[in-house]
Amino acid sequence: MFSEQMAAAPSPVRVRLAPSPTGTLHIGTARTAVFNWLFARRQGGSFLLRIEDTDRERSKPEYTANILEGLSWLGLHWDGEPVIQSARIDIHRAAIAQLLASGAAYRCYTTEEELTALREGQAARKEAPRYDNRHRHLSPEEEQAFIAEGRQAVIRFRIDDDRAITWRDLVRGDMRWSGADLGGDMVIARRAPGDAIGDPLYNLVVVVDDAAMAITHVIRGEDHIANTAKQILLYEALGLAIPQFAHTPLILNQEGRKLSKRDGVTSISEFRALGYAPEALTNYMTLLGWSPPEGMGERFTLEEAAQVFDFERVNRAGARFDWEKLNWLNAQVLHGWPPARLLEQLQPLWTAHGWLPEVPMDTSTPYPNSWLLQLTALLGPSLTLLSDGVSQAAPFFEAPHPDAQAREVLQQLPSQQALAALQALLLAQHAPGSPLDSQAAQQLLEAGAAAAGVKKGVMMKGLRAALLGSLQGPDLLTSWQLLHQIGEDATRLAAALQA
RNA sequence: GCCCCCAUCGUCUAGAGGCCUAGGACACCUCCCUUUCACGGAGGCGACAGGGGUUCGAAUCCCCUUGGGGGUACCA
Repeated sequence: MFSEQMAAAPSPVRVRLAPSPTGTLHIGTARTAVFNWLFARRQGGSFLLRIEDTDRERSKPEYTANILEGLSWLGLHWDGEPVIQSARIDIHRAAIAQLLASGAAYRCYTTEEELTALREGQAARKEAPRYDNRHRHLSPEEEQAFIAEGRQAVIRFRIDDDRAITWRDLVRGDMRWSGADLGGDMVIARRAPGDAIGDPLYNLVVVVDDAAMAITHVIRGEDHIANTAKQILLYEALGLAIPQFAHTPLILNQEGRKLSKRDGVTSISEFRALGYAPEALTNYMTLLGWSPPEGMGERFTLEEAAQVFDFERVNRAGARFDWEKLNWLNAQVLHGWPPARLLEQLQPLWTAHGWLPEVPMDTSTPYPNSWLLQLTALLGPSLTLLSDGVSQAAPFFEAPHPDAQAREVLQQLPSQQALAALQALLLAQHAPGSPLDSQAAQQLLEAGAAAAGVKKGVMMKGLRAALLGSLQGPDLLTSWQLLHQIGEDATRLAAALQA
Protein backbone atom coordinates (compact mmCIF):
# COMPACT_ATOMS: atom_id res chain seq x y z
CA MET A 1 0.00 0.00 0.00
CA PHE A 2 2.86 2.36 0.73
CA SER A 3 5.44 0.84 -1.51
CA GLU A 4 5.79 4.04 -3.47
CA GLN A 5 7.10 5.63 -0.32
CA MET A 6 9.73 3.01 0.23
CA ALA A 7 10.77 3.17 -3.36
CA ALA A 8 11.21 6.89 -2.96
CA ALA A 9 13.74 6.49 -0.19
CA PRO A 10 17.01 7.36 -1.88
CA SER A 11 19.49 6.40 0.81
CA PRO A 12 20.25 2.85 1.88
CA VAL A 13 18.04 1.57 4.62
CA ARG A 14 19.37 1.84 8.16
CA VAL A 15 17.31 0.51 11.02
CA ARG A 16 18.10 -0.01 14.66
CA LEU A 17 17.07 -1.84 17.77
CA ALA A 18 17.27 0.36 20.85
CA PRO A 19 16.81 -1.76 23.95
CA SER A 20 17.32 -0.31 27.40
CA PRO A 21 19.40 -2.55 29.66
CA THR A 22 16.95 -2.48 32.54
CA GLY A 23 16.14 -6.16 32.21
CA THR A 24 16.96 -9.29 30.25
CA LEU A 25 16.13 -9.51 26.53
CA HIS A 26 12.35 -9.58 26.45
CA ILE A 27 10.44 -11.47 23.81
CA GLY A 28 8.69 -8.25 22.75
CA THR A 29 12.02 -6.55 22.19
CA ALA A 30 13.28 -9.63 20.39
CA ARG A 31 10.25 -9.58 18.09
CA THR A 32 10.93 -5.92 17.29
CA ALA A 33 14.50 -6.97 16.56
CA VAL A 34 13.21 -9.65 14.18
CA PHE A 35 11.14 -7.16 12.19
CA ASN A 36 14.03 -4.72 12.03
CA TRP A 37 16.45 -7.43 10.98
CA LEU A 38 14.07 -8.80 8.37
CA PHE A 39 13.41 -5.38 6.88
CA ALA A 40 17.10 -4.49 6.77
CA ARG A 41 17.91 -7.82 5.14
CA ARG A 42 15.17 -7.46 2.58
CA GLN A 43 16.21 -3.93 1.70
CA GLY A 44 19.91 -4.64 1.66
CA GLY A 45 20.32 -2.19 4.52
CA SER A 46 21.95 -2.15 7.93
CA PHE A 47 20.66 -3.33 11.27
CA LEU A 48 22.23 -1.30 14.06
CA LEU A 49 22.12 -1.60 17.81
CA ARG A 50 21.91 1.13 20.40
CA ILE A 51 21.93 0.49 24.12
CA GLU A 52 19.67 3.05 25.77
CA ASP A 53 21.23 3.22 29.20
CA THR A 54 20.36 6.78 30.13
CA ASP A 55 18.36 5.66 33.13
CA ARG A 56 21.36 5.32 35.41
CA GLU A 57 19.34 3.94 38.27
CA ARG A 58 17.93 0.97 36.43
CA SER A 59 20.51 0.17 33.76
CA LYS A 60 22.88 -2.70 34.48
CA PRO A 61 25.88 -3.99 32.51
CA GLU A 62 24.79 -7.59 32.97
CA TYR A 63 21.54 -6.80 31.20
CA THR A 64 23.44 -5.39 28.25
CA ALA A 65 25.42 -8.62 28.13
CA ASN A 66 22.22 -10.66 28.30
CA ILE A 67 20.66 -8.67 25.45
CA LEU A 68 23.68 -9.00 23.18
CA GLU A 69 24.00 -12.68 23.95
CA GLY A 70 20.31 -13.28 23.29
CA LEU A 71 20.33 -11.51 19.94
CA SER A 72 23.39 -13.43 18.83
CA TRP A 73 21.89 -16.71 19.92
CA LEU A 74 18.74 -15.94 17.93
CA GLY A 75 20.85 -15.24 14.89
CA LEU A 76 19.90 -11.57 14.79
CA HIS A 77 23.35 -10.23 14.07
CA TRP A 78 23.82 -6.50 13.98
CA ASP A 79 26.12 -4.31 11.95
CA GLY A 80 28.99 -2.47 13.56
CA GLU A 81 29.58 -1.84 17.23
CA PRO A 82 26.59 -1.16 19.46
CA VAL A 83 26.16 2.52 20.21
CA ILE A 84 26.21 3.18 23.93
CA GLN A 85 23.85 6.02 24.56
CA SER A 86 25.28 7.17 27.88
CA ALA A 87 28.59 7.89 26.16
CA ARG A 88 26.85 10.49 24.02
CA ILE A 89 25.48 12.66 26.80
CA ASP A 90 27.50 15.72 25.74
CA ILE A 91 25.95 15.55 22.30
CA HIS A 92 22.50 15.28 23.83
CA ARG A 93 23.21 18.31 26.03
CA ALA A 94 24.43 20.26 23.03
CA ALA A 95 21.13 19.57 21.28
CA ILE A 96 19.26 20.77 24.34
CA ALA A 97 21.41 23.89 24.46
CA GLN A 98 20.50 24.48 20.84
CA LEU A 99 16.80 24.21 21.65
CA LEU A 100 17.26 26.55 24.60
CA ALA A 101 19.03 29.06 22.38
CA SER A 102 16.39 28.96 19.69
CA GLY A 103 13.62 29.45 22.23
CA ALA A 104 12.11 26.05 21.47
CA ALA A 105 12.91 24.97 25.02
CA TYR A 106 12.91 26.72 28.37
CA ARG A 107 13.54 26.17 32.07
CA CYS A 108 10.60 25.22 34.20
CA TYR A 109 10.82 25.66 37.97
CA THR A 110 7.55 24.00 38.88
CA THR A 111 8.08 21.69 41.84
CA GLU A 112 7.00 18.08 42.14
CA GLU A 113 4.41 19.14 44.69
CA GLU A 114 2.96 21.79 42.41
CA LEU A 115 2.81 19.31 39.56
CA THR A 116 1.06 16.78 41.73
CA ALA A 117 -1.45 19.38 42.87
CA LEU A 118 -2.03 20.35 39.24
CA ARG A 119 -2.71 16.75 38.22
CA GLU A 120 -4.97 16.08 41.15
CA GLY A 121 -7.06 19.10 40.24
CA GLN A 122 -7.29 17.91 36.67
CA ALA A 123 -8.27 14.45 37.76
CA ALA A 124 -10.97 15.86 40.03
CA ARG A 125 -12.37 17.81 37.10
CA LYS A 126 -12.09 14.70 34.87
CA GLU A 127 -9.65 16.46 32.63
CA ALA A 128 -6.68 14.92 30.87
CA PRO A 129 -3.56 15.29 33.01
CA ARG A 130 -1.22 17.80 31.44
CA TYR A 131 1.34 20.43 32.32
CA ASP A 132 -0.21 23.85 31.99
CA ASN A 133 2.88 25.50 30.51
CA ARG A 134 2.94 27.95 33.40
CA HIS A 135 6.64 28.73 33.13
CA ARG A 136 6.77 29.04 29.40
CA HIS A 137 7.27 32.80 29.50
CA LEU A 138 9.17 33.56 32.68
CA SER A 139 10.93 36.90 32.93
CA PRO A 140 14.59 36.92 34.05
CA GLU A 141 13.45 38.41 37.33
CA GLU A 142 10.96 35.63 37.94
CA GLU A 143 13.60 33.02 37.17
CA GLN A 144 16.00 34.69 39.62
CA ALA A 145 13.33 34.67 42.26
CA PHE A 146 12.76 30.91 41.85
CA ILE A 147 16.48 30.26 41.96
CA ALA A 148 16.83 32.38 45.07
CA GLU A 149 14.06 30.29 46.52
CA GLY A 150 16.34 27.30 46.01
CA ARG A 151 14.35 25.77 43.18
CA GLN A 152 15.98 23.75 40.42
CA ALA A 153 14.71 23.60 36.87
CA VAL A 154 13.87 20.91 34.35
CA ILE A 155 14.04 21.81 30.70
CA ARG A 156 10.82 21.69 28.74
CA PHE A 157 10.27 21.63 25.02
CA ARG A 158 7.40 23.76 23.73
CA ILE A 159 4.49 21.92 22.22
CA ASP A 160 1.87 24.23 20.80
CA ASP A 161 -1.69 23.11 21.27
CA ASP A 162 -2.70 24.05 17.76
CA ARG A 163 0.03 22.01 16.14
CA ALA A 164 -1.05 19.01 14.09
CA ILE A 165 1.49 16.26 13.62
CA THR A 166 1.08 13.80 10.78
CA TRP A 167 3.08 10.95 9.37
CA ARG A 168 2.53 8.00 7.16
CA ASP A 169 3.08 4.88 9.17
CA LEU A 170 4.34 1.90 7.19
CA VAL A 171 2.00 -0.38 9.09
CA ARG A 172 -0.94 1.85 9.93
CA GLY A 173 -1.12 4.35 7.12
CA ASP A 174 -1.83 8.03 7.71
CA MET A 175 -1.51 9.03 11.33
CA ARG A 176 -2.61 12.34 12.79
CA TRP A 177 -1.95 13.74 16.23
CA SER A 178 -2.91 17.01 17.83
CA GLY A 179 -0.36 18.95 19.88
CA ALA A 180 -3.05 19.58 22.46
CA ASP A 181 -3.15 15.86 23.25
CA LEU A 182 0.53 15.58 24.05
CA GLY A 183 0.24 16.70 27.66
CA GLY A 184 1.69 20.18 27.43
CA ASP A 185 5.32 21.19 27.08
CA MET A 186 7.46 18.09 27.55
CA VAL A 187 10.44 17.62 29.83
CA ILE A 188 13.58 16.83 27.88
CA ALA A 189 16.13 17.13 30.69
CA ARG A 190 15.92 16.26 34.34
CA ARG A 191 16.04 18.76 37.15
CA ALA A 192 19.44 20.39 37.69
CA PRO A 193 20.75 23.35 39.64
CA GLY A 194 21.39 26.79 38.15
CA ASP A 195 21.91 26.93 34.42
CA ALA A 196 23.19 23.37 34.22
CA ILE A 197 21.47 20.94 31.88
CA GLY A 198 20.30 17.86 33.74
CA ASP A 199 20.20 14.32 32.40
CA PRO A 200 18.66 14.32 28.91
CA LEU A 201 15.49 12.27 28.67
CA TYR A 202 14.27 9.56 26.36
CA ASN A 203 12.43 11.39 23.59
CA LEU A 204 15.25 13.88 23.12
CA VAL A 205 18.09 11.37 23.07
CA VAL A 206 16.25 9.02 20.75
CA VAL A 207 15.83 11.76 18.19
CA VAL A 208 19.38 12.99 18.46
CA ASP A 209 20.84 9.50 18.24
CA ASP A 210 18.59 8.22 15.49
CA ALA A 211 19.57 11.25 13.44
CA ALA A 212 23.25 10.80 14.27
CA MET A 213 23.07 7.16 13.25
CA ALA A 214 21.28 8.19 10.05
CA ILE A 215 18.40 5.87 10.79
CA THR A 216 15.98 5.81 7.87
CA HIS A 217 13.22 3.65 9.34
CA VAL A 218 12.18 3.48 12.94
CA ILE A 219 10.49 0.13 13.50
CA ARG A 220 9.11 -0.35 17.01
CA GLY A 221 6.06 -1.46 18.97
CA GLU A 222 2.81 0.46 18.79
CA ASP A 223 3.19 1.50 22.40
CA HIS A 224 5.49 4.18 21.00
CA ILE A 225 2.92 5.88 18.80
CA ALA A 226 2.42 8.86 21.10
CA ASN A 227 6.19 9.26 21.39
CA THR A 228 6.42 9.47 17.64
CA ALA A 229 4.36 12.64 17.58
CA LYS A 230 6.62 14.23 20.18
CA GLN A 231 9.73 13.08 18.42
CA ILE A 232 8.65 14.50 15.07
CA LEU A 233 8.34 17.89 16.75
CA LEU A 234 11.87 17.49 18.08
CA TYR A 235 13.25 16.53 14.67
CA GLU A 236 11.73 19.68 13.25
CA ALA A 237 13.02 21.96 16.00
CA LEU A 238 16.52 20.53 15.63
CA GLY A 239 16.41 20.76 11.85
CA LEU A 240 16.94 17.02 11.45
CA ALA A 241 15.63 14.70 8.76
CA ILE A 242 12.59 12.74 9.89
CA PRO A 243 12.80 9.00 9.35
CA GLN A 244 9.90 6.82 8.34
CA PHE A 245 8.01 4.99 11.06
CA ALA A 246 6.54 1.53 11.32
CA HIS A 247 4.59 0.68 14.46
CA THR A 248 4.13 -3.03 14.87
CA PRO A 249 1.38 -4.70 16.87
CA LEU A 250 2.17 -5.82 20.40
CA ILE A 251 2.56 -9.34 21.73
CA LEU A 252 -0.27 -9.96 24.15
CA ASN A 253 -0.56 -12.33 27.09
CA GLN A 254 -3.36 -14.86 27.67
CA GLU A 255 -5.62 -12.07 28.90
CA GLY A 256 -5.03 -9.95 25.84
CA ARG A 257 -2.86 -7.36 27.56
CA LYS A 258 0.57 -6.22 26.55
CA LEU A 259 2.97 -8.99 27.50
CA SER A 260 5.15 -7.90 30.41
CA LYS A 261 7.83 -9.39 32.62
CA ARG A 262 5.10 -10.25 35.05
CA ASP A 263 3.63 -12.79 32.64
CA GLY A 264 5.91 -15.65 33.60
CA VAL A 265 8.49 -16.68 31.04
CA THR A 266 9.19 -13.74 28.74
CA SER A 267 12.92 -13.41 28.41
CA ILE A 268 14.89 -15.06 25.67
CA SER A 269 17.41 -16.57 28.06
CA GLU A 270 14.56 -18.32 29.86
CA PHE A 271 13.19 -19.75 26.62
CA ARG A 272 16.66 -20.98 25.87
CA ALA A 273 17.01 -22.63 29.24
CA LEU A 274 13.65 -24.32 28.79
CA GLY A 275 14.90 -26.02 25.65
CA TYR A 276 13.57 -23.92 22.80
CA ALA A 277 15.59 -23.68 19.62
CA PRO A 278 16.43 -20.24 18.27
CA GLU A 279 15.00 -21.18 14.87
CA ALA A 280 11.64 -22.00 16.44
CA LEU A 281 11.59 -18.80 18.45
CA THR A 282 12.37 -16.53 15.51
CA ASN A 283 9.91 -18.41 13.31
CA TYR A 284 7.20 -17.98 15.90
CA MET A 285 7.96 -14.34 16.64
CA THR A 286 7.80 -13.57 12.92
CA LEU A 287 4.42 -15.27 12.69
CA LEU A 288 3.11 -13.16 15.54
CA GLY A 289 1.95 -10.20 13.47
CA TRP A 290 3.35 -10.99 10.05
CA SER A 291 1.97 -13.53 7.64
CA PRO A 292 3.94 -15.20 4.88
CA PRO A 293 2.75 -14.81 1.30
CA GLU A 294 0.44 -17.40 -0.21
CA GLY A 295 2.07 -20.78 -0.65
CA MET A 296 5.04 -20.19 1.62
CA GLY A 297 3.81 -22.17 4.57
CA GLU A 298 4.32 -21.25 8.19
CA ARG A 299 7.66 -22.83 8.80
CA PHE A 300 10.61 -20.83 7.56
CA THR A 301 14.04 -19.57 8.53
CA LEU A 302 14.93 -15.94 9.09
CA GLU A 303 16.70 -15.93 5.74
CA GLU A 304 13.65 -17.28 3.96
CA ALA A 305 11.37 -14.72 5.59
CA ALA A 306 13.81 -11.97 4.71
CA GLN A 307 13.39 -12.78 1.03
CA VAL A 308 9.76 -11.70 1.11
CA PHE A 309 9.30 -9.56 4.20
CA ASP A 310 7.32 -6.36 3.90
CA PHE A 311 5.10 -4.20 6.09
CA GLU A 312 2.03 -4.71 3.97
CA ARG A 313 1.74 -8.15 5.47
CA VAL A 314 2.16 -6.93 9.04
CA ASN A 315 -1.10 -7.12 10.92
CA ARG A 316 -2.42 -4.14 12.85
CA ALA A 317 -4.02 -5.97 15.77
CA GLY A 318 -2.07 -7.32 18.71
CA ALA A 319 -1.34 -11.04 18.82
CA ARG A 320 -1.78 -13.30 21.79
CA PHE A 321 1.22 -15.40 22.72
CA ASP A 322 0.38 -19.08 22.28
CA TRP A 323 2.62 -21.69 23.90
CA GLU A 324 0.98 -24.55 22.03
CA LYS A 325 1.98 -23.22 18.68
CA LEU A 326 5.47 -22.32 19.80
CA ASN A 327 5.85 -25.86 21.14
CA TRP A 328 4.67 -27.31 17.88
CA LEU A 329 7.14 -25.19 15.92
CA ASN A 330 9.92 -26.16 18.28
CA ALA A 331 9.10 -29.84 17.84
CA GLN A 332 9.13 -29.37 14.08
CA VAL A 333 12.55 -27.74 14.22
CA LEU A 334 13.96 -30.47 16.48
CA HIS A 335 12.50 -33.26 14.34
CA GLY A 336 14.08 -31.70 11.30
CA TRP A 337 17.58 -31.84 12.74
CA PRO A 338 19.81 -34.74 11.73
CA PRO A 339 20.91 -36.87 14.71
CA ALA A 340 24.41 -35.41 14.64
CA ARG A 341 23.08 -31.88 15.05
CA LEU A 342 20.67 -32.93 17.76
CA LEU A 343 23.41 -34.80 19.59
CA GLU A 344 25.57 -31.70 19.47
CA GLN A 345 22.84 -29.84 21.38
CA LEU A 346 22.03 -32.68 23.74
CA GLN A 347 25.56 -33.60 24.70
CA PRO A 348 26.17 -30.57 26.94
CA LEU A 349 22.90 -31.25 28.74
CA TRP A 350 23.81 -34.89 29.28
CA THR A 351 27.23 -33.89 30.47
CA ALA A 352 25.67 -31.46 32.92
CA HIS A 353 23.75 -34.38 34.37
CA GLY A 354 26.96 -36.27 34.87
CA TRP A 355 26.07 -38.89 32.29
CA LEU A 356 28.96 -38.04 30.03
CA PRO A 357 32.51 -37.11 30.99
CA GLU A 358 33.52 -33.45 30.97
CA VAL A 359 36.46 -34.29 28.75
CA PRO A 360 35.10 -34.76 25.22
CA MET A 361 37.36 -37.61 24.12
CA ASP A 362 37.55 -39.42 27.43
CA THR A 363 37.99 -43.06 26.48
CA SER A 364 36.66 -44.27 29.79
CA THR A 365 33.12 -43.49 28.68
CA PRO A 366 31.05 -46.62 28.12
CA TYR A 367 29.18 -44.80 25.36
CA PRO A 368 30.76 -44.82 21.93
CA ASN A 369 29.72 -42.00 19.66
CA SER A 370 27.76 -44.36 17.45
CA TRP A 371 25.73 -45.42 20.46
CA LEU A 372 25.01 -41.79 21.38
CA LEU A 373 23.97 -41.15 17.83
CA GLN A 374 21.60 -44.12 17.85
CA LEU A 375 20.09 -42.97 21.10
CA THR A 376 19.60 -39.50 19.68
CA ALA A 377 17.97 -40.89 16.56
CA LEU A 378 15.64 -42.95 18.74
CA LEU A 379 14.61 -40.03 20.94
CA GLY A 380 14.58 -37.26 18.35
CA PRO A 381 11.13 -37.69 16.83
CA SER A 382 9.37 -37.50 20.16
CA LEU A 383 11.02 -34.36 21.49
CA THR A 384 9.13 -31.11 21.87
CA LEU A 385 11.78 -29.31 23.88
CA LEU A 386 15.49 -29.94 23.87
CA SER A 387 15.16 -30.59 27.58
CA ASP A 388 12.84 -33.50 26.84
CA GLY A 389 16.01 -35.10 25.54
CA VAL A 390 17.22 -35.19 29.12
CA SER A 391 14.22 -36.75 30.81
CA GLN A 392 13.74 -39.24 28.01
CA ALA A 393 17.40 -40.22 27.91
CA ALA A 394 17.64 -40.73 31.66
CA PRO A 395 16.76 -44.47 31.68
CA PHE A 396 19.55 -45.09 29.18
CA PHE A 397 22.21 -43.56 31.37
CA GLU A 398 21.15 -44.61 34.83
CA ALA A 399 19.15 -47.41 36.40
CA PRO A 400 15.49 -46.51 36.13
CA HIS A 401 13.28 -45.82 39.09
CA PRO A 402 10.12 -47.66 38.07
CA ASP A 403 6.99 -45.58 38.34
CA ALA A 404 3.82 -46.86 39.99
CA GLN A 405 2.46 -48.44 36.83
CA ALA A 406 5.72 -50.16 36.03
CA ARG A 407 6.05 -51.44 39.58
CA GLU A 408 2.60 -52.90 39.39
CA VAL A 409 3.40 -54.71 36.18
CA LEU A 410 6.65 -56.02 37.59
CA GLN A 411 4.89 -57.46 40.63
CA GLN A 412 2.54 -59.56 38.56
CA LEU A 413 3.38 -63.22 38.30
CA PRO A 414 3.08 -63.52 34.51
CA SER A 415 5.55 -60.68 34.11
CA GLN A 416 8.00 -62.33 36.44
CA GLN A 417 7.69 -65.62 34.63
CA ALA A 418 8.11 -64.00 31.27
CA LEU A 419 11.16 -62.03 32.36
CA ALA A 420 12.73 -65.07 33.99
CA ALA A 421 12.32 -67.03 30.78
CA LEU A 422 13.75 -64.17 28.77
CA GLN A 423 16.69 -63.84 31.11
CA ALA A 424 17.52 -67.52 30.74
CA LEU A 425 17.44 -67.29 26.96
CA LEU A 426 19.41 -64.08 26.92
CA LEU A 427 22.15 -65.47 29.15
CA ALA A 428 22.35 -68.61 27.07
CA GLN A 429 22.40 -66.99 23.68
CA HIS A 430 23.64 -63.40 23.95
CA ALA A 431 26.57 -62.35 26.07
CA PRO A 432 26.50 -58.74 27.22
CA GLY A 433 28.05 -56.51 24.60
CA SER A 434 27.50 -58.94 21.81
CA PRO A 435 25.34 -57.64 18.99
CA LEU A 436 21.62 -58.07 19.24
CA ASP A 437 19.82 -57.22 16.05
CA SER A 438 16.11 -56.61 15.96
CA GLN A 439 15.37 -59.95 14.39
CA ALA A 440 17.20 -61.76 17.18
CA ALA A 441 15.50 -59.58 19.77
CA GLN A 442 12.15 -60.32 18.22
CA GLN A 443 12.83 -64.06 18.35
CA LEU A 444 13.96 -63.90 21.97
CA LEU A 445 10.77 -62.15 22.87
CA GLU A 446 8.64 -64.77 21.20
CA ALA A 447 10.62 -67.71 22.50
CA GLY A 448 10.61 -66.28 26.00
CA ALA A 449 6.88 -65.69 25.93
CA ALA A 450 6.29 -69.21 24.67
CA ALA A 451 8.52 -70.73 27.32
CA ALA A 452 6.75 -68.81 30.07
CA GLY A 453 3.37 -69.49 28.59
CA VAL A 454 2.34 -65.85 28.33
CA LYS A 455 1.25 -63.65 25.47
CA LYS A 456 3.86 -61.63 23.68
CA GLY A 457 2.15 -58.46 24.85
CA VAL A 458 2.73 -59.43 28.46
CA MET A 459 6.35 -60.05 27.66
CA MET A 460 6.76 -56.67 25.98
CA LYS A 461 5.03 -54.82 28.75
CA GLY A 462 7.13 -56.51 31.37
CA LEU A 463 10.36 -55.97 29.49
CA ARG A 464 9.56 -52.32 29.01
CA ALA A 465 8.89 -51.92 32.71
CA ALA A 466 12.08 -53.77 33.61
CA LEU A 467 14.31 -51.97 31.14
CA LEU A 468 12.95 -48.41 31.21
CA GLY A 469 10.95 -48.21 34.44
CA SER A 470 7.91 -46.93 32.62
CA LEU A 471 5.13 -48.26 30.46
CA GLN A 472 5.57 -45.40 28.02
CA GLY A 473 8.59 -44.55 25.98
CA PRO A 474 10.49 -45.06 22.77
CA ASP A 475 10.44 -48.15 20.59
CA LEU A 476 11.08 -51.16 22.83
CA LEU A 477 13.22 -53.22 20.51
CA THR A 478 15.55 -50.35 19.69
CA SER A 479 15.76 -49.37 23.34
CA TRP A 480 16.63 -52.90 24.27
CA GLN A 481 19.32 -53.13 21.63
CA LEU A 482 20.89 -49.92 22.89
CA LEU A 483 20.91 -51.16 26.47
CA HIS A 484 22.28 -54.48 25.34
CA GLN A 485 25.18 -52.78 23.64
CA ILE A 486 26.33 -51.34 26.93
CA GLY A 487 25.57 -54.55 28.80
CA GLU A 488 22.76 -53.03 30.81
CA ASP A 489 19.86 -55.24 29.74
CA ALA A 490 20.89 -58.26 31.76
CA THR A 491 21.54 -56.13 34.81
CA ARG A 492 18.10 -54.56 34.70
CA LEU A 493 16.40 -57.84 34.03
CA ALA A 494 18.08 -59.25 37.10
CA ALA A 495 17.09 -56.26 39.17
CA ALA A 496 13.47 -56.55 38.02
CA LEU A 497 13.37 -60.22 38.92
CA GLN A 498 14.68 -59.60 42.40
CA ALA A 499 12.16 -56.90 43.20
C1' G B 1 -11.28 11.04 32.22
C1' C B 2 -8.76 12.39 27.56
C1' C B 3 -6.09 10.95 22.99
C1' C B 4 -4.84 7.12 19.62
C1' C B 5 -5.15 2.23 17.64
C1' C B 6 -7.65 -2.35 16.71
C1' A B 7 -11.90 -5.99 15.65
C1' U B 8 -12.51 -13.17 10.69
C1' C B 9 -12.75 -20.21 13.97
C1' G B 10 -10.64 -21.16 21.29
C1' U B 11 -5.53 -19.06 19.40
C1' C B 12 -2.29 -17.13 15.15
C1' U B 13 -4.04 -15.73 10.54
C1' A B 14 -5.53 -15.63 4.62
C1' G B 15 -8.95 -12.39 2.52
C1' A B 16 -7.40 -5.54 -0.61
C1' G B 17 -16.39 -5.67 -3.78
C1' G B 18 -18.12 -10.86 -7.13
C1' C B 19 -12.81 -16.35 -7.15
C1' C B 20 -16.12 -17.17 -0.04
C1' U B 21 -20.67 -22.80 0.47
C1' A B 22 -14.82 -17.75 4.11
C1' G B 23 -8.82 -20.84 3.06
C1' G B 24 -4.46 -22.40 6.17
C1' A B 25 -1.79 -23.41 10.90
C1' C B 26 -1.96 -24.61 16.33
C1' A B 27 -5.28 -26.80 19.77
C1' C B 28 -9.40 -30.27 20.11
C1' C B 29 -12.20 -34.91 18.30
C1' U B 30 -12.23 -39.53 15.17
C1' C B 31 -9.69 -43.13 12.42
C1' C B 32 -4.99 -45.33 10.56
C1' C B 33 0.17 -46.59 11.80
C1' U B 34 2.24 -48.72 16.42
C1' U B 35 0.88 -54.97 21.17
C1' U B 36 3.21 -48.52 24.90
C1' C B 37 3.64 -43.03 24.69
C1' A B 38 5.16 -39.66 21.25
C1' C B 39 6.07 -39.00 15.96
C1' G B 40 3.74 -39.55 11.26
C1' G B 41 -0.75 -40.06 7.88
C1' A B 42 -6.22 -39.34 6.73
C1' G B 43 -10.66 -37.00 8.12
C1' G B 44 -13.84 -33.86 11.40
C1' C B 45 -15.59 -29.76 14.65
C1' G B 46 -15.07 -24.53 14.42
C1' A B 47 -15.30 -17.55 12.78
C1' C B 48 -16.70 -12.59 9.37
C1' A B 49 -18.93 -8.51 17.20
C1' G B 50 -23.94 -5.81 16.39
C1' G B 51 -26.77 -2.18 13.64
C1' G B 52 -27.31 1.12 9.75
C1' G B 53 -25.78 2.73 4.98
C1' U B 54 -23.13 2.67 -0.30
C1' U B 55 -23.54 -1.03 -4.34
C1' C B 56 -26.66 -5.19 -9.05
C1' G B 57 -23.39 -7.48 -5.30
C1' A B 58 -19.77 -6.48 1.14
C1' A B 59 -15.81 -10.34 5.51
C1' U B 60 -13.91 -6.55 2.23
C1' C B 61 -15.94 0.72 1.50
C1' C B 62 -18.56 4.59 5.00
C1' C B 63 -21.11 5.77 9.75
C1' C B 64 -22.77 4.49 14.63
C1' U B 65 -22.78 1.11 18.75
C1' U B 66 -20.26 -2.46 21.48
C1' G B 67 -15.91 -4.75 22.86
C1' G B 68 -10.57 -4.98 23.37
C1' G B 69 -5.79 -2.74 23.52
C1' G B 70 -2.05 1.20 23.86
C1' G B 71 -0.66 5.94 25.66
C1' U B 72 -1.36 9.72 29.03
C1' A B 73 6.35 10.38 33.80
C1' C B 74 11.73 14.75 35.71
C1' C B 75 11.11 5.39 32.66
C1' A B 76 12.58 3.70 28.23
